[in-house]
Amino acid sequence: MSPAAEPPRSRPRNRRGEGGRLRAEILAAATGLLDDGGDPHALTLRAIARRAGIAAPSIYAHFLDRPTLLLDVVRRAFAELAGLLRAALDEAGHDPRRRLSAVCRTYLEFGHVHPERYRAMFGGTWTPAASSGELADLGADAMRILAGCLAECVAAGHCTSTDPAADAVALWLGLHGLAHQQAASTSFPWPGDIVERVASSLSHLV
Amino acid sequence: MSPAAEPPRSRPRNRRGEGGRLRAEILAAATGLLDDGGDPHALTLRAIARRAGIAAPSIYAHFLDRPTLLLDVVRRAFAELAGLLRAALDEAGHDPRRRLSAVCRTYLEFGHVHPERYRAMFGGTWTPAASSGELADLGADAMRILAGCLAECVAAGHCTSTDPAADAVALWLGLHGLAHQQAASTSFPWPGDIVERVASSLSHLV
DNA sequence: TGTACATCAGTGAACGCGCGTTCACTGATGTAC
DNA sequence: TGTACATCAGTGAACGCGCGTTCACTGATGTAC
Repeated sequence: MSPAAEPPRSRPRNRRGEGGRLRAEILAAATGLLDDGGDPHALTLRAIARRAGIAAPSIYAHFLDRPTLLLDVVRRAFAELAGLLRAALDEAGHDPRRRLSAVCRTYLEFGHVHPERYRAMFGGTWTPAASSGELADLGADAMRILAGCLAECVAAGHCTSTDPAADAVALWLGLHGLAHQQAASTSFPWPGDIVERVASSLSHLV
Repeated sequence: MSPAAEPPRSRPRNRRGEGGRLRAEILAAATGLLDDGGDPHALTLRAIARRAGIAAPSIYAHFLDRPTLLLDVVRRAFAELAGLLRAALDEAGHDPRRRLSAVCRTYLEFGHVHPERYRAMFGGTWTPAASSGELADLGADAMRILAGCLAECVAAGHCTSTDPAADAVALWLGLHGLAHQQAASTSFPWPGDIVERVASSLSHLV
């Protein structure tokens, strides 16, 4: 016997003039579905509506259609990641090595805590409404932060890279491979020091 | 106006006793759908049947259900990748550096030529019928080949790695990140030498 | 050599389902007079 | 202060679709006698 369906969660309607709040609730519901382990195909309008406690057609007051909604979900995820990376930088102080390390660890932690969100962000061709140019832009934000850290290390003489921008891409690819594999399989036989092994090789730290 | 539907492709039925041939045709049709850019969700039994020129229920004579079929598609893809890597090794001769380089290049080429197949293999939680243990096993084959190459380089004194098995994982993660990003976005602003940049850093070659 | 029959390879119609989206609507609430 | 009304926030029913899977079947073909 399947568990009883959730009661229809009597959600109070927003006050007049505040209908816009529902937009944020819808995005939060969709993100919640991802974080509960659904892949992007599980983000159906009906599932999102169920989770938000509304009727599916209510979504159309706030989003043009499903692809537009999914694109906004991804945009929000990128913004959150960039925010976390910047917060990690602020907290790490001024030592360039500490800053680089903090960014790498925060990046991987995001992928580890939100595997399906990570996959939705970087998964690729399922791309909903976006021009691929726009998605590339979104990802470039994290890349810039990484490149900045590497450049700081070079300036401080901690790093032998002669082309920090290119090496930032290489470093990011290593982190990306790790994050993706983390997201894909929880039971991969990692060496215990794999993060440092990847990050330090690619960072050319002295 | 949409293009006319394909004619129903009058496929000759197999001769008596040769019904098993259809199994291979079904797997080939599914693989073909992936290579034409569909993601694993596009591998519906009906789409596969259309492509193979048969009726959808005919699939059930050869596969228990959809997850079982998809698992076989992935298994075949892993076997093909391993075969390509071994062929590249054979062709590369005896120089350990050449052999390592050949394996890395062949690996990335597979991901580049068959992006959706690559994503289906390593994509993760969409995992159909398989125990995650079995999928890990499938991937381990490529990993062993890589680890072998790295060990050869160490033995020949071309490589400073003190833990070739762990560094093979790190190297694979770099290749994996590259392959995945290749598969996700055709228009990423790669530095021109990104492959060497990633592979040589992670290989610790002298 | 002829024929009945078992088997094989595969089909067509149908089922119940969840989906995105459209449509006409309801009922509460703020506002103009 | 009272009331008619416009607007807002959201709903419920329905559409056509493609899906996985089940079922009873068809027609060709090899084989036993």
